[in-house]
Parts: sequence; C-alpha cells; structure tokens
Amino acid sequence: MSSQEEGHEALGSDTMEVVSAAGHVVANPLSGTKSETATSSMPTIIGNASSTFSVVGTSTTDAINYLTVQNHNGQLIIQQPIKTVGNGPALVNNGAALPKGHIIVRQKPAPNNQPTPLSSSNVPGDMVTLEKAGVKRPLPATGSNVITKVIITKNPTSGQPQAFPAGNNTQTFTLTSLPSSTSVSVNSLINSSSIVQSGTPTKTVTLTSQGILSPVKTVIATIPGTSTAKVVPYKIPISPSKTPTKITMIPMPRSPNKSTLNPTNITVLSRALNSLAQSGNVALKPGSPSKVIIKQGPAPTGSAITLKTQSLPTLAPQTAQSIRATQVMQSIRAPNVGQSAQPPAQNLRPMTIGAGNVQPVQVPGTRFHYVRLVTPVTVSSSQTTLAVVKPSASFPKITPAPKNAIPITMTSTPQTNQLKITLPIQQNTPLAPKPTPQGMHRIILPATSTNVPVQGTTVTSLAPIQPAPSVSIQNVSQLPPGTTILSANNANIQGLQGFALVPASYVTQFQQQMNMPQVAPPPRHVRDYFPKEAKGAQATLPPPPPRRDYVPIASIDPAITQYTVSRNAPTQNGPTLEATGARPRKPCNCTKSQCLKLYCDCFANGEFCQNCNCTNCANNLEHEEERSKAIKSCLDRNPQAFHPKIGKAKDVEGNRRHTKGCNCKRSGCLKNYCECYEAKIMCSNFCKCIGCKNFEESPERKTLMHLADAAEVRVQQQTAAKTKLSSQISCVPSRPPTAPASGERLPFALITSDVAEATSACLLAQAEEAERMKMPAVVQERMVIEEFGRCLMQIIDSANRTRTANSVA
DNA sequence: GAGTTTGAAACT
DNA sequence: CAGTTTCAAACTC
Repeated sequence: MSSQEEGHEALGSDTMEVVSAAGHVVANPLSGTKSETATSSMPTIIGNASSTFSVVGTSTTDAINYLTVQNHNGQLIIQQPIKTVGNGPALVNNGAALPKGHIIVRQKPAPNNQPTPLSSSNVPGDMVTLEKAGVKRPLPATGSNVITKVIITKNPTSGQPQAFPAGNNTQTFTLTSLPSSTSVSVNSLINSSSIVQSGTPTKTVTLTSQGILSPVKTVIATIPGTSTAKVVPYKIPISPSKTPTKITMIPMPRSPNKSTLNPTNITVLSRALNSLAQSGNVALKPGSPSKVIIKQGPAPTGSAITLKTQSLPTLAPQTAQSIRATQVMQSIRAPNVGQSAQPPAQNLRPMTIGAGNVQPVQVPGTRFHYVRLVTPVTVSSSQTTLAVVKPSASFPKITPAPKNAIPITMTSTPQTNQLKITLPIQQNTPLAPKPTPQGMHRIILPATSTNVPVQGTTVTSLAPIQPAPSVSIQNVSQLPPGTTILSANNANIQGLQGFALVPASYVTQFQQQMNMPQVAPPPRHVRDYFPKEAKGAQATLPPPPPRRDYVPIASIDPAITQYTVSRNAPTQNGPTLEATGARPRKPCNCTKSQCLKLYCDCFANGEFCQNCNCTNCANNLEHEEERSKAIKSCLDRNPQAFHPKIGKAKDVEGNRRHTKGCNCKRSGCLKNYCECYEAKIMCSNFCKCIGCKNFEESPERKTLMHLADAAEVRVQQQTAAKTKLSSQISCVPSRPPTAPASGERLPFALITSDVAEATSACLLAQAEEAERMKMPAVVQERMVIEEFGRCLMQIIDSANRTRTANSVA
C-alpha cells in the first residue's frame, strides 16, 4: 500500500489529530539513502521560533529511520520513524509500512495544494511539511507556516469550563520541551487518554483564571492565519484522584557501559499541554499569534521543576490574575542553583515530580538502572502527589477521563515568573487499590512513607522537592508503564536516558532473576488466578494479595475479577509456590514469536519469560522497548487483549464463562484445545463452536468430568497418604541399626502405628479408586497390591536412609 | 521424542 | 469482516 493510499493528515490542519509543521530543506535528506533496508536516512528537521523547520542532515547508521525534530538550540523535540510519500525513496522502517500516527515528510504543498513527496531532487531550501501516517488527509492547510495554539480556559467568575478565544485576558505559555518519545503521554495528568503523537515543534498554551486549572477544562487550539477553522472547545474533565498509583520505573539501558543516568528535563506541563494538542482534545482556532517553543536541556543535579515565564511581545498584556508572562521557559532548577522554588500556595505545593523525588538505584550485577521515587517526608497538606499510570498502549484512543483522574493545578508566581504544577495530595491515607476502568491497566504501589522500597523495587508517591543525586527524571514518573521515552539507539540525543516503566509484577520477576530481596512481592498478573490462564486443572485459588496496596497489572474489572475457583483447585492452602515465593508458572516453548505475541502464554499473562524453553525470547527486560511495542500492538488490535478471558457471567450469578467464546470445530470442545473446556467451564452462547459437547447435559462431558474427577481424587488421596507416610517415617527417631548392614533386618521401630495407618490409608485410597474406575476385581486387587509395594518401598528406603545416616554419625 | 492435530492469534 | 496463515499447545503414536 502506498503512502498516498493510506490517507494522511497534514500536520497543520484544523482537525484534532494534527500537529503543525512546515519548513524547508536545507540539506537533502535522501541523498544518502542507498536502499530501504540496508541503510537509512535520518533527516533532522530543525524548527525555529517562527515554526519553520529545516531538513539539515541525514544519517545512514540506524536501521530504522527517524525524523528528528530539534529546536533552534539543537535540542530534541521529537523523534519518530518517518517515510516519505510518493515515488521518492521511502524512508520506511526497513521497508515496512509505518503505523498510523507516524510522521511523514512531504514537500510543502505546491500552489495546487497537492503535496509532493520528498525526493532526491529536493535541494536545500525546499519547504517541507510533516504529516501523520494513517490519518485521513483533510483539505490542504493554507498558509506555509502553520502554528498551533492551545488555549486552556476557565471562566474566572463561575468556575465553569468555558471556551475562551485567545485574547488579552489569557495567558500564554511557551512550552520549552516536548515529549521525546512516541509513547509519551500526559494521561497521568489530564487523563486525556491519548498518546497520539505529534511532531509539532511549537505550540502556545494559554491559561486563564490565575492559571489554575479547574477540574474541567476547555481547550482550544488556534491556528493563526486559518480563519476558516472552527473554534471547538473540548472539555477535559479532571476529577479528583481516587486511585493511588505506584510506579515502577526501570530505565532502559542506553549502552552497556553507561552506568549513570542522564538527566532530562521534559516537564509535565509541556507534556500535558502538548498532549492536549496532540491527542485531539483540542480544537483549533485561527488567529492567535502564539507559539510554543520547546526546549530541552540538561538538568542540574537535584533539581525540581519550575516553569519560568517570559514575555511574548506579540501577545497582548495579561490580566492581573493571569500568569503574566506569555512565554514559559521551562527549566529544571536545582534548589540551590538559580531561582529557588516559590512557596506554594495554600493547599498547593509545587509540582514535585522533580529530581529530588527520583533517586537512582544501582542494582548490583545488572546494567539496568532503577529509579525510585521517594516518599514525601515533609508533606503537611491533606493531599498527596500521585500519578495515574497507564500503559502507553492501553490508551491509544481518545476517551473520556476516568473518574479517578488526578487533578492538576497550575499556579504561577508572577514575581519570579515561575509556573508550578500541583498535584493533589492524599496525606497518609492507606492506598488501597481501586477498581480500574476496563482497559486501563494500572499499577498501584504503596505510597506510605513507611513503605520505602528496596533497591529497584517500586516507586511510591511523588515527593516534595528533595536534594537528589545525579538524576532528574521527573518526566518519566508520568509515563505509562512500558513506555520507552527515548529511542536508545539514537546518538543524536545527548543527555537523555531511555527509560521504560514496567509493571510492578515485572519488578518482582526481575528481582527474582536478580535474586534480590523485596519488601512486598506483588501478585502476578490477575489472569494467573483464573483457571483458564492457570491452565485448567492447575488453576488454583488466588492467595490473598500480599499487600492491599497492590493490584495486579491487569485491569480490575469487577465483572472479571470475581472469579470462581476451579472445581478441583485447592481452596485452603492456595497455590503451590516456588522457592522464590512466586507462583509456579508453566514455561513456554515459543520459537518464532519471540514471546512477543499472544501465542506466548507468558506474554499473554503480562509476564516476563522466566525459566522458559523459548528461543530468541524478547519477553524480558533486555528487550523492553521491543516488548513495549508488541504490547501496544496487541492492544491496538484488541484493547482487551490482556484481560482475562474467563469472566463472570453477568446473567448468571457466580458462573464463569469465556468472554469471547470458543470457536472449536473438531474437538467437540472436550479437549484442552478448547479454551472453555480447558478452563473447566461450559460453552456459552458466546461460543461459535461446531459439534459442541461441552454443555451441561452432555453425556460425553459428564463422562469426561467423572474420569477427570476420579483421577484428581486419586492423585490427591495418594499424595496425601504418601505425604503422611513420609512425615511419619521421618519423625521416627533414628537409632543405630540393630544388625549388620548385609542382610540384616530393618529397624523394627520404623513400623509404627502411624506408619501402618498411613500405609493403610494409601491402600484404601487405591482400593476406592480402583472401585470407582469400575475395574474388575482382579485388577482392583492388583492395584492395591501394587500400592502396598510402593508403600513398602518407601518404608524401606526411609529405613535405609536412617541407617546410613546413623552409620555416618 | 517426533509428528500430528487443533484453535487462537495474526495477517491479508 | 471473512478467509488464510502462523503459531504454540495439546495430543497421539
């Protein structure tokens, strides 16, 4: 499929998922392209204050082509895979089509408004535009330099959301950084539930009403010069936080020999605002001479986030209540360097996602970097700073904000031109997991100050500004798990460290791999507790969560999590645990999927492969970036991909059923090929199976169930009896052998009454089983005798071991 | 343990 | 959405 057929959206259009960009070629990005697969080009588009960009160079070193957008300071704005369109040499991911949302470079539309592909004929000075792949192309945008303006407004008098045109009574921020990753999102801030990407290098954000965001915001984006664009307010509800969030962050290794974390200073605000614009939660409005300059630079050690506002001469004066400056220079400042943080307003405190909250954690023996967000120790407010964390792949679409969204407050201090972002605090409240809206996977980590995690384990609530070591990773705390902030293989990005947020359960696994202690091992994926996911008869009753602060990575849909226990599952002792304390898991044997497809049970269960037999496995931390993409891909195909397949039927109380139903054709749904049968549930009307025999009155099913039950009972009885026998034998006090080792009698004391009783139990169980199986009397007798032989062997063996031990002693 | 069967997942 | 292919587990010998 050619790119022309995909339908693209010019980045400067007035529709939702747009980002604006225009520029000119100063160096032919394609000149170095040799082939689509062998080499690649890396044009660097540099934007300036007037929102123009230049393709300034190429690269042939990367396997994947990226569009790197930098600002005029040469700092990274965004980097995404790109391709050109048309007949020119395609800058494609090794020839593969780019997914929707990726940026495409076109030449600036010609007078006929028909964009032409970037090609080898381009010369420096050619204008280019950036577009998104996979988005229907609207009418070509007018104007060469498209500038997006985002306005967040609030009615100053009523407090109700209200759409504001860009005017004098608004405040404009100029963002100074932009997400550097395709997965960057600010859902944690605004729950815009979107990770739509953008290449927009400049945006202007305007706030009103003293710069404090209300729970519901109206966002308007304007495109200067496009007077025909509509003004469509878009409300972004921001509700109080109800769900505490615990974040586990594991940085992605840049290179094996890099052992320190490099600071980044992408701020929450910039991500919030840009995400608003990128997510489509904004409307575009013409006529605003606004802009956002995105900057990114090194952050000093121990820095917190402040947003410095600066005047933007092109904008009208601001109101007294408004944030005075019209241009926000976002920076990260150390408490002891430069401007100090201003005292927070009452009930507010500065945004605390600062470097001081992030402590680097070195894990011996691993090249991974861990980051710990420390717990506030000086919080006096009745709020706590928490961040909603959602996997990047779980919110590819724009959805209404969940109820447990976190309110974000922005305040400004005109004296110092600093902007502060405040998150609500829930002080000292035990953070119990809350049901999560379906489709939103979350990690809940404890946030009490007494719950400081050990190295590399978990991240607690966000903390006040504290002196920090050499790390400033404030932005990652807002990222969804699995998010890779930065392409780790791009040498153009200096001073940035790739990170990935991983579910807490992964940390548990990883710790097990690293043989590290942990404070509170969280449960594994919720699917593990389902009979289906636990592979039929191995299903077990889930143990009580080790901590109420934890919830599994999977969504906690009440309709799903009210699982029932498999018929034969142990109900008292819980699952058998591994030596590590983890629940045993069947290893996979994947060979071709790299364990990054749902074929792989480990991957489908949201787990890393561990002690598996798979080959070329990428379901591990070493391939976190690849893995994150795979997760996103799965969720793109099916947002419920990682949800339990066996849920509670809503119509029948207590009944479990397959949420999708099976599609069996030849197994009669009476083999483990059938997911329903495997989960020991009957097929439902959801199923599309042919020749189904897995229904209540099915004689075949009853027979199978009877046999399965008999086998299960037999195993259990034998196991119990043998266990008792072993325990009785082991309890026998050892005594010296009463005869020489050769041909002597076994210690008589071994045959105690308990041993005899246990042996009898074994024999009885075997007899009952034989009878249940309706075996002929001869066979029953033989089975009992054989069982007696096994018991004798066990007794003899125990006696021998006892004797040997005594001999050694 | 090798080969076959099966159906979910992935792909077209 | 339907048909086909891929994949890994279940199953058989």
